[in-house]
Amino acid sequence: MAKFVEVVLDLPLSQNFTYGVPQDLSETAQVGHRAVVPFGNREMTAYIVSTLDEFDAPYEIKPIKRVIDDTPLYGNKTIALAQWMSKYYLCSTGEALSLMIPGGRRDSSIPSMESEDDLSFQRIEDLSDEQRYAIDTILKHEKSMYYLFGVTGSGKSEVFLRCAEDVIAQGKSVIYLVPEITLTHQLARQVTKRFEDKVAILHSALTPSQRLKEWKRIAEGKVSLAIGARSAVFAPFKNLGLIILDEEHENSYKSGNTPRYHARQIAQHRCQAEGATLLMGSATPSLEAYALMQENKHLEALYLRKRVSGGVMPPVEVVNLSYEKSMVSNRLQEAIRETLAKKKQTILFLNRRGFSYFFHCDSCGYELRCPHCAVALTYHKGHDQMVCHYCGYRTKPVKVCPECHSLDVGYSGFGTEMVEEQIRAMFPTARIARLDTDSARKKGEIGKVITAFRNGEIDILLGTQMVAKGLNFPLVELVGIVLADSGLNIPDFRAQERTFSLLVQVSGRAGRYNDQGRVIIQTYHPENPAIQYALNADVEGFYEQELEIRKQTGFPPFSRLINLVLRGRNQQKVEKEIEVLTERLESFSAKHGSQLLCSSECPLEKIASNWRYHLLVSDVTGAKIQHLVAQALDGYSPPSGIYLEIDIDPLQLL
DNA sequence: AGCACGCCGACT
DNA sequence: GTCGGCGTGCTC
Repeated sequence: MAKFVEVVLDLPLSQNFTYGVPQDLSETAQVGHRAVVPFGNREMTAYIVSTLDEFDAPYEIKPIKRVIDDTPLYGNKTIALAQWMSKYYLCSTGEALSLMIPGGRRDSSIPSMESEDDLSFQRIEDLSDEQRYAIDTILKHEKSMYYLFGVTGSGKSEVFLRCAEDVIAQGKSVIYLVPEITLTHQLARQVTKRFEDKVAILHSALTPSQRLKEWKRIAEGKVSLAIGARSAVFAPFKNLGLIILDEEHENSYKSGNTPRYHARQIAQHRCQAEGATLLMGSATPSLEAYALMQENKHLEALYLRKRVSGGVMPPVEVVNLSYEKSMVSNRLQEAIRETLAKKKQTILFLNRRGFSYFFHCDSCGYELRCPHCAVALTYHKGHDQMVCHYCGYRTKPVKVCPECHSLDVGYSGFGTEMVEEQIRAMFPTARIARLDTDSARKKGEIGKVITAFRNGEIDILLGTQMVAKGLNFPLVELVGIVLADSGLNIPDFRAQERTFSLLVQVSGRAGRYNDQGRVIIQTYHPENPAIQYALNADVEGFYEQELEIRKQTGFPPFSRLINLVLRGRNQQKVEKEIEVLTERLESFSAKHGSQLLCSSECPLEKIASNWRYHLLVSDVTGAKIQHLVAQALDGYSPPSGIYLEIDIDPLQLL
């Protein structure tokens, strides 16, 4: 009978705390259970990570108040995973454990979108040769990771489900991860039909208590397959055989809250630790995954080049906006008019909302880019300079476009509102709706717009990326990408990758149900590689040249990044503190001869009256950058009113 | 992260 | 004279 327990708490504290166990609680005070403990002058939920029979403390030991669970909520593997996470993501074990269970911490997610019946989900009896080969190879499990590299409609889902069936037949369990937005009723129904009551569906619509119930069903071995978004990667199976990661490139696999984990990273670690296979898939892999495929050491690529349903890719046209007076080109206007006349629907995409701080020539579309980092420069009002927030390069803002010598330059971007206005003016009788993150915030708003659109009550739907995922509307004939470059303007080394991915995904979807479908891409840069390669459907060509750029500029996958973010009410204080932090890391780096490169040249941004300054740390040796940063940060804590957030392998740098 | 304790500025 | 800013340190 344990007399003492060591616990961790959901606080940014690395240490364990030891509590006494009253006689009547010794039965249930076991590893993996939660307990309520007195902590300072308040009560907290504690996670028991070990038990002790004897403990000689130099301080007074408090007893635990009560035990919450009667069966263990966390197994040894889960606790080990949390301990690994604390080292990888520089968080506490308690924070990691608390984020795994629902209700422990909010895991903010966008309300899910309904989608049209997906015909490709009907069970396919006759597999293609490519599918057969993929399934055979995966089930041999000679490598630890496989990647299904194939266009939309090439039958990836069928391969996923067959592999899952086989692994379950072997008596092992499967985790099936999908981006939040893809977890529709159709997918759930399909999976439930195939695996019957052996499925746990971790939908975002579940209440915390429902999710906890599902978690317990999994832990008790009552189900063999769990399907869900990001956090489902923690599903506590004891005999994990396979993790499926669909749409691997999706950014929603990375958590927005601390610890900012990436489901792919967690999946990779779990599979390695538990001897399971990791199976990923996408038509447009992340560059990290692509690089691993090229290595062909741990990750093997399996190609699905043919569309099983035989749908045709829609014709894609490019319009050069440089010669246009309006954001809606004559060509696009004409196409919309034709579509309206046929009583069909149009979807217009805008990558970005709001405005930007980036230099832009309205005549030729020229943008100022950093000569070292190949990212857009950011205009800093304070110093009246163009700054690269990756390397600190700075230059005078220009008054005349260096490319075409036009005086028509500025720092304004444009948003959905502006395009909406223009479209309304052009087509006063058309029924137009807008769908972006702003409208998504209102609960039920998405569903309302989507339903209206599906019922044909809307002619033109204007939206951001979020619409791209649920594009399965039979009446849609025209897809217009209003400004393909808008994603390229942002100062992010992944801008090309994201743009390319979006263009390929959109083009791939448009031809799925409708032979009349067509795509119009508007851009100031028809020659841009992301656009050209997407246009020619040359996926691998794009990756090869993008990898070369990453190599030259030293960005991932050729380096590792950590973003340290300081935020606080007082701008001067945060600004001063980021200098202190930068100095600390630079001197550590110099002293230890490590390869840490720091840059605090970041666009300051005010979010909810909080000023944010970033310090980007990179390490070209890449190996264990977080160990170095952890050492450099040892003993550091920001002054009161300032908060430090650590983002390991950041995706979003703004 | 909270929360207490402790020390200097402008306010009923 | 005190209310309240935030810097520092602790929580088993």
